[in-house]
Amino acid sequence: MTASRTARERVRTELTREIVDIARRQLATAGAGGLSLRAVAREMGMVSSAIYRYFPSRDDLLTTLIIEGYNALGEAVERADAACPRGDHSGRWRAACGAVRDWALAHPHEYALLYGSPVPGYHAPQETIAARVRDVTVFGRIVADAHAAGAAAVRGPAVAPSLAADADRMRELMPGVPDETVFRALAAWSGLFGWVSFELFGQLENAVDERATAFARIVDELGAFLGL
Amino acid sequence: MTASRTARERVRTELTREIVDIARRQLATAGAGGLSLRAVAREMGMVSSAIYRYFPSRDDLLTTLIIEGYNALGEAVERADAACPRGDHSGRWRAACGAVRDWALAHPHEYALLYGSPVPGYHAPQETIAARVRDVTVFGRIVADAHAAGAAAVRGPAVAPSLAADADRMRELMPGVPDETVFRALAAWSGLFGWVSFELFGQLENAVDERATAFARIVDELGAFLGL
DNA sequence: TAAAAATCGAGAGCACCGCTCTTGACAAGC
DNA sequence: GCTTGTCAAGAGCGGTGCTCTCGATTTTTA
Repeated sequence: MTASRTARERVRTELTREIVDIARRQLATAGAGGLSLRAVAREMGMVSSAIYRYFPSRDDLLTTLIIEGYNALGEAVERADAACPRGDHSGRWRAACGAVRDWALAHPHEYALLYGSPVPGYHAPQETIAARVRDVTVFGRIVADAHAAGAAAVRGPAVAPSLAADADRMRELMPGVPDETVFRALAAWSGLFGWVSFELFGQLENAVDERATAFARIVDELGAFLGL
Repeated sequence: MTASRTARERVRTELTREIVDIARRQLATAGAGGLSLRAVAREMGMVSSAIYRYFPSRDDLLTTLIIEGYNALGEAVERADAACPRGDHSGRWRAACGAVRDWALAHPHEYALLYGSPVPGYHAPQETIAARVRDVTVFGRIVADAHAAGAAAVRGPAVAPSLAADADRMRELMPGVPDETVFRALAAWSGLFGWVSFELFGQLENAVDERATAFARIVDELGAFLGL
């Protein structure tokens, strides 16, 4: 019963899979706002209303795409980090940052879906928020490892007391790291995604041409900032 | 002729102005993708087709909104910077960064239009790219002034030779600043907008609660990074 | 094995969108 | 006063997300 699924169930998961794949392909060409259930149905040789048997609304399909996107990006970052020697913190930082940019350049519309402006009318459910931690976890581990090895020491004024709870929450991703380093890591992290977003969203047009080299320099700057 | 405009011309510029204002108000409530020419026309008591006498397409209306947005943000940053003593570089940096965040929080959808994912199907014309420099100019001036005063000195490896042209172009905004400082400034700049985008686009949900205090800390970190 | 229940695709339809084209009213300039 | 240019209005095209009904098919139950 549960092991050998009924034929209907099998074809259902197959069709669901196919819908998501087609939707992702359309996302890649038309962008998030251009994602059309009717177009997906057309490509599947279905009638538009039939899609609603599988996804009750366009937003639910979007949610699936977002979660799969976070996982794909997270996995890419994990792989890049794992390919480096554990003790080479700056190498891991560079590799992880490079993985973010590479993935973003390869899947620009998916990146926009994850880190760009929210799709109008779409309210992200809790599931997407949970899926988001995967890549951040890698960055946290790098910082934590570097700190444990004596690097990533931050001199500077103490963090405001009201930030203690936030720092504690962030520290779950980088155990043992003091508040000052936590916020410096956040600053570096936002620098990374800020730059990638700049590049993808056209902010570097007519400004920076040597994108790859400039990115490497920015990453090195941020890495040095982090004390790696 | 040119001085005392014809009644038709006067009512035309008035209506154009009204369309842009209503569009911006709708942008604020429905977001960029939710901007609808029909809805604008409805609110004006016009028929939808009449709008096309003033804006040949939805994209042209968007272009106007984007340019006005860049100018509004740029003006806010200019004002914040001008309110500080010229020699207080870290104060000016903090003020300018705060102006960006304040403006973004006050006009989230407009910020998304400027710095978020590009609107699907919309291709930004050159005019919008030109309008973009206004706030960046202020940041460049702060860095240049700080450097001239002996601050913002960067130690570190030389910038890759292939980045010379890009550095030169950026240096127009911060005269006299060496390559290393130029790219550090770019890193700080992307950290600022990265963080604001994180906050506005929901990336800090379930992560950072004390947004204002955390932002101040991030800005201080980036300012120290810049040597201000 | 036969009947009942659940599932599904198809189709029509609703209200909306951007955009185009035509038509008739009106004002500007000769 | 007449021509010319400008304008709002309206109908219409093809597209969207989404809902509802209907008939067919499959699964489950008796």
